[in-house]
Amino acid sequence: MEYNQQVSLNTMQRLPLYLNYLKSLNDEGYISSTEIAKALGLNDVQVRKDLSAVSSGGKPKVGYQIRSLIGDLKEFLGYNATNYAVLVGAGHLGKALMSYRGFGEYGLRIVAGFDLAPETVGSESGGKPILPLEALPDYCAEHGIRIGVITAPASAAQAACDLLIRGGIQAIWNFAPAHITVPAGVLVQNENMACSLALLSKHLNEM
Amino acid sequence: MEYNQQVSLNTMQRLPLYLNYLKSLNDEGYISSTEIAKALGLNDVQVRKDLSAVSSGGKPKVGYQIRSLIGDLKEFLGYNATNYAVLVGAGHLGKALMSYRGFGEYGLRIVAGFDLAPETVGSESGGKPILPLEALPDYCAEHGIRIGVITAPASAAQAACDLLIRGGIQAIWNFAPAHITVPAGVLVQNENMACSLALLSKHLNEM
DNA sequence: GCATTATCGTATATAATATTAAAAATGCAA
DNA sequence: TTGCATTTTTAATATTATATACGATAATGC
Repeated sequence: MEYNQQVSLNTMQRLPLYLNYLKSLNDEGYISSTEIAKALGLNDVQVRKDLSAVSSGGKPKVGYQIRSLIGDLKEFLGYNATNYAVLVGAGHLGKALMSYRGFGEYGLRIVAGFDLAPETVGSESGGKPILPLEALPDYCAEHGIRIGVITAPASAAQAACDLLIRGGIQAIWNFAPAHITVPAGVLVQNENMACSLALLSKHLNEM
Repeated sequence: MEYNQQVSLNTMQRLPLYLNYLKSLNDEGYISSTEIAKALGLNDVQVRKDLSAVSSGGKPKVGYQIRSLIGDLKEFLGYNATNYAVLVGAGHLGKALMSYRGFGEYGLRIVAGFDLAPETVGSESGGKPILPLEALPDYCAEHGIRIGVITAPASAAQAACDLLIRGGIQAIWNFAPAHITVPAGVLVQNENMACSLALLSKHLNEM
């Protein structure tokens, strides 16, 4: 089955929400798009349109089969495959991500961390080694790593990125509050905490 | 000066990018919208339109004064004010966030963590106490806390949220992969790691 | 001083997205 | 079997966001 009808970014961002909600149901039965929409505060047609890109569709008067919909979403989102990743910047956040067990659920496996600081290099976090930064490109190339996670400070983000690129990485998950530039074909996904904080702050100031 | 002309969400999400970029320049001079656009891969008119909501404008043939633009952005994004927050769920991620010093830059100050586990309660992280969960509502009310950070597991997210609401919290930063429902007037900002991971995975699968 | 050039700001046009409305399909009950 | 209620599906409309086009403004050079 191929559903590659170019899903929009907005849709793509809603799909994990559906998956979360469906999983929280713990139900083997059926659910209607209306119900999903109400629970998540969305429009029901939008839910159906989003789901149509992923699943083979629901049945009138019945809805969508929860179990198969979960399967379709996971498959589409790539959570079934396993993608190996390395992490650059083993500070607090970096170590936390290395120790976090929840990523397996999403098909991500961080296999090693890299850092400059001599006191952290050689140690472990979450059972994964923290290696010296200069070893990064070779490590990535040898192990066929395709994802790089940047948790370095903003000032070091671009340098970290360049190393990852040299190692042949194809996608970067960037937690540093900095814009990084990459060659065409490499995806940068910014985890924009500053943005979230701005939205929180704005809301509070407007009350 | 009031620029409350209802900035769109998309614009709001770009503003921190501008700020990042401007700060990275370390320059006291001027910069044109075209240059900003090129550096960030955006359209120049869009940059100007976004900035018009924030600053008093640039000068033809010269551009925007970097320093004052940074100031305007910070002010608009609420990074100059200080907002106090508590955190629920002092696991790996929670402790990392409590220890992270960078949030001050964005006006966020996490003053305490809360957890169920007896072995963590009573300890500290980043110099801030980890207190028993049942003390949360009173603590928030007494200290006038307005922001709650949820780093609890998905299954406990709604319960954590409810406690925060009882404490009078007005905005929630949710790291749990779960949809939480709140009364009207309370903002939920989801830090959607699952979504980022899906986008990464999608990119890799399409290569 | 005047033409030239780079830049801003706005107005217009295009494209993308979301909502509303209508139609078709399915199951259930009388 | 027939009518009804529920749900999906498709189409039409409305809204929003982005890109293009253009006139206005300020600095620079002649």
